[in-house]
Order: sequence, then C-alpha cells, then structure tokens
Amino acid sequence: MPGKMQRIPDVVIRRLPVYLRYLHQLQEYEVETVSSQQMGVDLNLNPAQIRKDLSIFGDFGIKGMGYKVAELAEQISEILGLNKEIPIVLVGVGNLGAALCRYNRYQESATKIIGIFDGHPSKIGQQHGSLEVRPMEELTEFVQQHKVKLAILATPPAAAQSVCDALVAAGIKAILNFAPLLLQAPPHVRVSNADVTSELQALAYYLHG
Amino acid sequence: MPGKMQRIPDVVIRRLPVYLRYLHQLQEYEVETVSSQQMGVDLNLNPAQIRKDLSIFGDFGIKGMGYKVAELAEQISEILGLNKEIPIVLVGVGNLGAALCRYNRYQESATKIIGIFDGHPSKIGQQHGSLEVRPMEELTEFVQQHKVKLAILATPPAAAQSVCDALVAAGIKAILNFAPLLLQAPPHVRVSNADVTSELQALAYYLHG
DNA sequence: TAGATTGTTAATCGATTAACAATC
DNA sequence: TAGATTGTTAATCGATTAACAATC
Repeated sequence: MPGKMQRIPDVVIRRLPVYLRYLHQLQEYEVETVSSQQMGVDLNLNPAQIRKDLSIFGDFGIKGMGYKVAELAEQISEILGLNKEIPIVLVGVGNLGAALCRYNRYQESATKIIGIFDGHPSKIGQQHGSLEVRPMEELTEFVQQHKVKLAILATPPAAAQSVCDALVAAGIKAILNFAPLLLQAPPHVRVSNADVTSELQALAYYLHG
Repeated sequence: MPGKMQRIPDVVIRRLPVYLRYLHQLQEYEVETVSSQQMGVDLNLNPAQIRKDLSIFGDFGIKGMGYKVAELAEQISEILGLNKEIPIVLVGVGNLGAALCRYNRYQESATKIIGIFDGHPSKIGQQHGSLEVRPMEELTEFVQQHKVKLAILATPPAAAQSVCDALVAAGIKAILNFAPLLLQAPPHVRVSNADVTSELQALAYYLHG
C-alpha cells in the first residue's frame, strides 16, 4: 500500500508485540509457516482482524499458504523499530525499579535499560546488575548524550510529575509509567500507564458481579 | 436504573479506578464537589463519557451542581467491591514478585497480598515483609481456606501456564499476569496482562514514525 | 428565579467481523 | 488443477461525543 497515508490505531500497535512473541514461539518449534486461522485459534483473536492488522503495514502473506514465520517476525520487529537496540532510562530505583533493572538483563529484547537514576542521595552509586544509580542532575545530559527516547518512571507518586517534566524537557518521546497517578505530558510524548493498583482494582470488579 | 440489565464494557470498568484515585486526590485538597466538566479537564476525558460511565451504575450526580466527591468515591469503591479487603495470592517470588510484595504494604488499597508462593525449594520460607514464601503444594488449600479470588502471577514464563491451571482449579476468578506469555484460562476467569516487555515494545513504535 | 450541570437520547466515529474475489 | 488462504470491501457492532430536556 505504497504512499497511502493512514492513522494506525493504538490497539493495533499493542497487538503487534503479541504477534511477535507468538511467532518467536513458533520459531522455537521450527514451524515455518502459519495461517491467520491458526494464529486466531492460538491467540483468541479473529483471523480477519489479524490479517487486517498485518495488511496495514504490507502484504506479508502468501495466498493459499499463510505467513512465513521468520519473515513475518522480522517484519513486525521492523515495524516496531526493534531491529536496533532501544536504549531506556529508568528513574526511581525503589523495589519495583530495582526489579525491572534486574529483569532487564534476562530478557532478550531490543529494549534495554542503559541508565538508572534516583533522586534520593542514599541511593546514588548503588549497583544494580551492571548499572550504577546516577543522580537526577545527570539525567538530561545522559538522555541527550545517549539519544535516549524511552523512559520508565518508577518513582513514588509525589515525585512523578516533576520527573516526567524533566524527561520531557530532556527529549524523551515515550514513558512507561508505574507511578499511581495521571501524568500530564505534551501530546507528542506517549505515556503508557502500568499501575498495579489500578489493574488490581479493575480486576476486583469481576470477583463479584 | 433499577432492574435494567446491561453488559458493562471492560473499558468502563478500567476507568473507574482512575476516577477513584482522582476523587481521593480531591479529598486531600478538601474539595467537596466536582463537575464532569472539571473531571474531564483534569483527566483528559470527555465529560459526556464520564457522566455516561457513572450513570450506568446509578444517579450519583446532582443537576446544576455536580458530584459530591466523598459520596462518589464511596459509590465507586462499592461498585468495584473495594469496601472490604480483597485478599490476593502472589505466585512467583522472583525480583518482580518480591517487589510487588513490598510495594503492597505501603499502598492503602483494599487489595492486599496475604499469601506468597514459589515453586523453587530454595525460596520456601524466605521472609518478605510479614509474609513467608510457601511451597506450591499449599496453594490450593490456602486459596480455598482464605477464599482468595484474585491472584498475581509473576513466575518465569515456563511455569506460568501450569501455575495458571492450578490457580483456576483452586477457584481463583481473576489473574494479573506479569509473565510474558498468553495464558489459556476458561472464560469465567478474567486475565489481565501486565507484561513489561510488550508494553515497551508497543511504546517503541512511537519513537520513530 | 437564572445559571449550571446532570442523565440520556441521537449522531458520530471507529473498530471488529463476515464474506469473497484474487491467487498461490 | 483444486484447495487453501490472503487482502480487502462491506456489514456489523460497539464506544464516544454532541446536544438538550429535566431539574437542582
């Protein structure tokens, strides 16, 4: 669909990592091709939806045959921009932050935490894996020097908005926010909320009803 | 709207905790009433949507005046079932699990982790806050004895599906899944995915484009 | 009362799904 | 070729938003 401009819904973008992980799994079992029908069964999705999602980005399938697993995985990686390493800064090295930090090392994903920051003096210099906690004062320079565009925010809620502002000012384009509050950020900065308490509260609804 | 039966979209349920937190914030500032207009501005939502969401559950507002903050917070808590403590079991006490465990104590929310479990022998008996890691063998009995309906799954992906099966068999009704894989669960069990890698990969898309 | 704001209906918008011609 | 499965159009479904009568 060359040249055709079109807004891609966020809900589609959020399914791409799901497809990608599934394809990687198939690769482990040395499956070479897969149909949208089969994907639909395994992922609990409508096959037409899967085909539609994929066809937004190109004609990746082969009629009568399905999709080549390795090729499709490659294409989705490319769409998401995962072919090169994506550097991340993490701000707030508390319980959760430290866990994410260690978690980071075992994952083989393009996204990689390369700098960790905390506002609390006692934390500065602490070692987490191969990373040392840096003071907030170094944030802007670090982000700009390493061309970091993605940040994880895991501070206490009281500090979150000012950290967010600092990240935005430093040129960050997207934030994964674990702090339990609604961040105010300009429209060109994408914020994704991953607050555990809210998730649990929403699930609580389904326990009665 | 007494007696009127209607399916409530998940997207509405997921907004309720957002409203609730906002109302709690207003309470801290001793704001007594709030209009959907004001809420819309502060939460970046359409006021009509907020009114519609709330009116599904009852007539909580006062025409010409707005909503009483304390009363609305109470109502939403009730809708979500947060008026009584909601016991949670956490399975998988790795980095993330342990962090969630400690995190748990500082939050003042109705949802509370009361039992933590791990399949790895070396972890059994470890203390995390006031909780001691229990062996998987005790899971079913614990869940049933304490009438636990909500679980957090934070095991490595290889163990996740069998843990999920065990949780379902024990009578769990909802699972917050941090493991990076798609869990297969029966329709009466609600699964919410909170996989960090997928979140980051989706955000990666917005860094170029 | 006059002004403000709700709850709700109707209009709009957007996403999902069914259906099928194209074609491997 | 016959069977299978894509990419895409059209139909459906559902969620968001605008508009406004009801009313505090």
